[in-house]
Amino acid sequence: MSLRSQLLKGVLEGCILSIIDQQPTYGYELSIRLQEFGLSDVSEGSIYPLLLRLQKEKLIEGTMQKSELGPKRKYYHLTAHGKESLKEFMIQWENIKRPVEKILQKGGETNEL
Amino acid sequence: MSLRSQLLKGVLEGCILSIIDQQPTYGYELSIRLQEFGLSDVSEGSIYPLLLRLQKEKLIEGTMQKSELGPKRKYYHLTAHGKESLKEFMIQWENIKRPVEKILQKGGETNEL
DNA sequence: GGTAGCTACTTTGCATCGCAAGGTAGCCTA
DNA sequence: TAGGCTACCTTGCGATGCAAAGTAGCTACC
Repeated sequence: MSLRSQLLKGVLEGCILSIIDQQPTYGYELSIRLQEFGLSDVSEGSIYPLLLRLQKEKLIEGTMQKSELGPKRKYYHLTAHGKESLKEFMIQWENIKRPVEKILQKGGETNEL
Repeated sequence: MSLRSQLLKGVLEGCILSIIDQQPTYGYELSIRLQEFGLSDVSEGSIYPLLLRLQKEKLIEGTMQKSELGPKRKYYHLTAHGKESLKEFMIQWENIKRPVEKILQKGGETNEL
């Protein structure tokens, strides 16, 4: 398993909750949206199991809707529980990101000396 | 396992490499340094296995040195391989952090509307 | 000399999540 | 009818943080 996979642990969930929060969407499109944001190569093999888990945990709800082309799409939206979870994620992300940035910055400075 | 533990996967390694890069240090003190940077409650149960793994992978080297009080300390410094690994980590961290910030920012904006 | 308290290191099994890769199936067009 | 595309699903694996118990050295005090 690569470093990137490790770094995405826990993070992917927050990103997906956030994207769904912006606008209800379906699994296939989530991959596209993540790519647009700069998170490339997040495969369906990551997204669908995660979506089903979030649904099981009642953070999101899905409804099947007809598609213009191809099969039906499962549109997801956040539940109240999901919105809370997203808030908690943002807090935890900040609590991790901030010290990490400090640590890496100091390291960078050292290298520049 | 908590969200914080998940978010630390992969991240802890980079932080520890960076702190050691700044100045050689020993296991026990790493916990203190992490705390100073704002990463509290990272226990020895996380740090020591990680140090031994990094040593096994030849990213760091350790030397036992006398301590003013208490038992000897195992001081670690980065190897050339470790410095490369740290650089790679910083790249990967940026490649993850940037899109995540974008995604979370959009989500925040939505909430503020 | 022995003991308590502190420093310092070690170990092991568990829980969790990203993901590869194969699968099913609906819809449109030629 | 079949091919190609869209869309969803499943399963087992690999890797890492960590709790919690452990060992042991050193100092200071009685």
